[in-house]
Amino acid sequence: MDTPERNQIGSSLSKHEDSPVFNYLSNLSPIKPMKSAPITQTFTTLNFSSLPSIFTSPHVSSHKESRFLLRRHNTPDKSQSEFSSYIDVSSNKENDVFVDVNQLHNCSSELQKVSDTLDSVGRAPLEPLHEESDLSIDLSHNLKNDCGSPDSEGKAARDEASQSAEAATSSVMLDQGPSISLPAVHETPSGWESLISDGADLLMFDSPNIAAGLKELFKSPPVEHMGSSFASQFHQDTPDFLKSDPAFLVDVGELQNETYHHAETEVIDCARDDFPSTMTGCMTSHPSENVDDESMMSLHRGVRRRCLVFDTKGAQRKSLIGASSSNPSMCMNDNKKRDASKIGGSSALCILPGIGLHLNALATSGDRGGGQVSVSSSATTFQSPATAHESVLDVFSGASSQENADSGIIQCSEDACLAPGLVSLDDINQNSPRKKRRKPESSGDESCKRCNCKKSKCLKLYCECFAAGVYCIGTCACQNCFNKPVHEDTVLATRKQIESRNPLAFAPKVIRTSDPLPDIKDEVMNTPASARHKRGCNCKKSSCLKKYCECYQGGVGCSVNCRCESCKNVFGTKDGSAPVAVATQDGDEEEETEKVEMNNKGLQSVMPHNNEEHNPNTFLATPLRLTRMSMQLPFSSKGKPPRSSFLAVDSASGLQASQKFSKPNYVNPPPKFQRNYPAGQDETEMPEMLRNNGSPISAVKTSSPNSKRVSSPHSNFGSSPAPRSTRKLILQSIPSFPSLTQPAD
DNA sequence: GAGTTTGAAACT
DNA sequence: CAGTTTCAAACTC
Repeated sequence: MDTPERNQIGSSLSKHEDSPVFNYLSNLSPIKPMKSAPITQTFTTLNFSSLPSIFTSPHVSSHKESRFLLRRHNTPDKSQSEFSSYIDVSSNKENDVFVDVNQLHNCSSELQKVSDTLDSVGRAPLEPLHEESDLSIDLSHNLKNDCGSPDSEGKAARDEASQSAEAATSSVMLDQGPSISLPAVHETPSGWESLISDGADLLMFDSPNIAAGLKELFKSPPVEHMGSSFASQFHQDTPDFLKSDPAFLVDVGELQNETYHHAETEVIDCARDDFPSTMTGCMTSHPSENVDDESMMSLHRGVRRRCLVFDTKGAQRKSLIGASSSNPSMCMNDNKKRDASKIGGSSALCILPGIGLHLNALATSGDRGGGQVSVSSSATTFQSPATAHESVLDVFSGASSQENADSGIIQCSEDACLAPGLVSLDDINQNSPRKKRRKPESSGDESCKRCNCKKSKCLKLYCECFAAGVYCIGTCACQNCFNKPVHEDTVLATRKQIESRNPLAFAPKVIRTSDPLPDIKDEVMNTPASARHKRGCNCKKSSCLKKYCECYQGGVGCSVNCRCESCKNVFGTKDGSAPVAVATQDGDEEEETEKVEMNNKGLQSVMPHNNEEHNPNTFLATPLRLTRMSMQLPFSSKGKPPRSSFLAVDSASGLQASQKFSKPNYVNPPPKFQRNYPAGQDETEMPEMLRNNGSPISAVKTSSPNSKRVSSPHSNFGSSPAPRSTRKLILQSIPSFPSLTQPAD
């Protein structure tokens, strides 16, 4: 882990080459040139440039692995003709290998020794032995590539053992790749490739810490792993978290039970499939990245978008990255990297596209992709739970600082792209039931999509992006768009003009009406009621039951300010009828709420009923996520990705420090605004994970200095309206809705 | 994907 | 402020 070379996978590999074992083998083996050649090739070719292909399709990887397995079983031994068929199927390379194996096999005595050695080492359990043949094969492969010198004999055996151990180690590292046969690792470049790719995947999927652990394993001297069987070793060395992963377990189990005897490629494939494809996709986007910590970060790195600074004119452009934690900067997604996000994910990945600059946007972001408040840089994009926590903490802490609040810059990660990590993680944690569901919803651009303006040039409030205070990005389908950094001046000017006309034009549309600080409980229960659309809706035909209605869209009930007709807003009608969902909190209430919701056709499909369904948000341990969860619930599925809901949160956190509550509180708007969700749902919908101590959020809460205010999922995020402090803070923190500024990026 | 509906935003 | 037009999202097919 500590080696300087860790930075590059290639180096890591080279390390292996440099390892005592390798050196030793190299010295011993006459065929060293040949052996090393393949290996070398492997390492060299193993550039992560190749990763993309691998990552692009887990299935592909799986196949590769499958092949390896098959190969593993290839043996000169005729008794195993069945395997030969596989061999035939395999590529030329494999055939070549096979030949080599045969040659090696001729050195039966040597091989036998080796096999014995292996047995002693403990591989026997794993490889049920086709007697000599299997071992020989394995050894042969290893020898062939690594040291296979017939002359080496005892040395060869030792080497083999070492190799095996090493291979085992490698395999262990790979997680999903347990299926990777040890020999395979050494056999061909492709083998390495897949191995590495797998490892990379694993790393990607897991938190940096995990990655580190894996890397460590990888780096650890092969010898260290020799004493135990592969399986045992695997278990021992495998981080618990990996073990917990369903996919991982499957792989392991397979390995233990059948891997070596049967080409259980299917099983492996399945396991791999379970793995978040999205993650893979994300990784794909960073093919060139190396697999070290930094690389990991890079991999995780989402695309950073430009940030609109809503500051005053002098809007400063701040780079989110470092400041992200310290500065609530809003940023827009950078089109440049969108592809990456797309690649990864089509679906899930794009959970949190951009972040809205202005409060509305923040609030709004509901489905659309709203940005996250930077979860600190892109790095946070793929957040492992740990990372996410950190990010969250950073956000809160950062937000809390007055400075940040003043800056008014919120960084968003983009793409939903940006949140791939989160999603992915979520998927992982939850076994990704949701992944499938989400696909339809958020495939590709859909989730990342933004405005579709044709005539407004994206310089009017018609434009969601503009209204949200964010620049349009590539995912937008707008035409003749001026809402781009290039036209910053125009954007700012227009914005000012609009603000001059209506100072609150960019303010959150949903505000909290109650003044006094209600206790949390109250807030939770009355959230919808306490929050209202700033101007009220004017619906005539939608009965305030569709997203045409801003109140409904905002997740708040209609109020006296509304001029709607036939108001049936489930969050509360203007006549004061208790919002079905809102008023109550007990279980019955919840049910009723759901019923109501269900009745609402539009909602029905969308309304999450359980953690799984709610997934994208659910996983988010980050405050941001929580916020969104609570707010955009109703629209999660159909709604576009939240654009920027985090701002509010972020702001809130930042604002929390402030103690002024005189002004009306702007409620964190839900998806479009920040959506508040029915209290009943709130409680119900809240993922257990959030409630649990173990949840990232909890962690955050606890750890957060401001824990009282910031964290309670229930109180703050869970309850629809952001905590009072939050709301008020938002306004204060974000002075006059800052003007747009070109993002630092 | 195209067309329709809807209601906010913009305009008069 | 009211009425009308414009606009783009939401929705439907």
